[in-house]
Amino acid sequence: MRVLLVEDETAIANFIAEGLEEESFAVDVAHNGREGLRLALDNLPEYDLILLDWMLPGMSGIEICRAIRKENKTVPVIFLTAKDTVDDVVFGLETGANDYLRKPFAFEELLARMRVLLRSATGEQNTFRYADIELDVETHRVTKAGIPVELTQKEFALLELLLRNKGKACRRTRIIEKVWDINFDHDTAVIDVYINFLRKKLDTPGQPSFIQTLRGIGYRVNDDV
Amino acid sequence: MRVLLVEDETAIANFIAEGLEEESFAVDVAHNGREGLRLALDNLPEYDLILLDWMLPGMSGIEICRAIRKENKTVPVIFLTAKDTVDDVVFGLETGANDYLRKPFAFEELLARMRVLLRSATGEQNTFRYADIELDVETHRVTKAGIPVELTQKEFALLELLLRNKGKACRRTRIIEKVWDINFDHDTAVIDVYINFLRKKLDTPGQPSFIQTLRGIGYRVNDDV
DNA sequence: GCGTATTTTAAGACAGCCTTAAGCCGCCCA
DNA sequence: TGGGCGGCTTAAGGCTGTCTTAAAATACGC
Repeated sequence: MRVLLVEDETAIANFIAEGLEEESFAVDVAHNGREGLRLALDNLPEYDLILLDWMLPGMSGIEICRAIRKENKTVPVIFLTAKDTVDDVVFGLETGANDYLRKPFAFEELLARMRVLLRSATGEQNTFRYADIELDVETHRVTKAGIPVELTQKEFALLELLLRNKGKACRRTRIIEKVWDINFDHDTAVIDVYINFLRKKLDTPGQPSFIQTLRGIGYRVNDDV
Repeated sequence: MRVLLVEDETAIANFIAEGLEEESFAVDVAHNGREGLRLALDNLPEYDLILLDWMLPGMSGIEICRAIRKENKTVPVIFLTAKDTVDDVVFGLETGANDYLRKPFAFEELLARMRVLLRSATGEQNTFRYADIELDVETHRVTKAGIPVELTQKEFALLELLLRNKGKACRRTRIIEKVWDINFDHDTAVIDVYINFLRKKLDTPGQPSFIQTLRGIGYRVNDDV
């Protein structure tokens, strides 16, 4: 799950970004409107959700939102607004946003609203299963045959991506972009290493790996179980 | 609401039983200690509250209470005692009971005290346990292996959060918000310090900590005990 | 207002994750 | 059949996040 956050106040930006990373989102942060717009337009298909500050130096969140909506009608957008700067009614009519929060807000609430939007966008699951392997997003826990398996953050995020896309091919570029962040070098073998970690921790010995390699493309967890 | 009443004097037993039935409680009556213990242990999960006479033929109420507490830490227990047979201080320490009444008592008073206990017992859970560690929200008390452990307010609040979410991952962001009521400040190590306090006070030496660290995410108390 | 208890900050030590790199293996194609 | 490309595997180092301790700041009770 990849999120774009456009927020100029560094403290708030860090807080939100770190909070989301604890939930195993990949977060890109832009500290001003111009940078935000560039990131948004360059990588629009990659983002599962976008958080926009309302008041931004250089270019307001509204303009960014309009630009996004020209390209993509569906990606959920949530505005973060300072108190009392927004007229609720006007807000609903004027922008293409899906929701907004007044600062200061409880992080829990942001998460809850994000989940609502992501649920309707991608289906409501937060537990995933393949054969005897189960992953629970909320408790951040993975079990194999009922026995807990400890995964690190990156391992967890990678497995989550694979299971969310069970049956579909996950291209290497897509994996890099969803699990690692925007600035990451695309010519890297980290994915291989982490696929290997997952296989070691979760494969059943003597059986073919639950992660199939698609040579030249990426990886896939099959659908048929 | 189902109540177990253990009382050897038939007149009193009937009086209480009928009174409670008028209040639409389901009442099981045992007329001696042995029968009371059997009923208690056979149907423990069914009872919402237990009334125990202090002096009973065959087996005292105290013994029954101890036996109950071995099985179930939470079900409210009220003692009914003849006047002047109990030293209040000793009572509080020695038994696992929640309250007691001196005979003769007004029926209304019994009802009132029962309601207090039932409200806190059924409204929301207010005792939590992990292995030999117990936390009681109402009395604000924590014990390890039955021995009281003094916790400060913050320590208590943190432990309560962890135990309320036993089995779930508690994200650092969530902890900061729930226990410290801080928004938008992620640059604090206060959580670590307090986790360390709890570990020092409550861990069993030579064993892994009862609080698991989830690197990059937060902490978790396991579910499986 | 003083002394004690609690909370918070800060800093160095430490551990474990992330990433890189290098060598190996196997598949594909000439 | 051999070369090359891509993926697998392993180990090691850097780095980030956590632990631990101590001391400062704050709250509390007398």
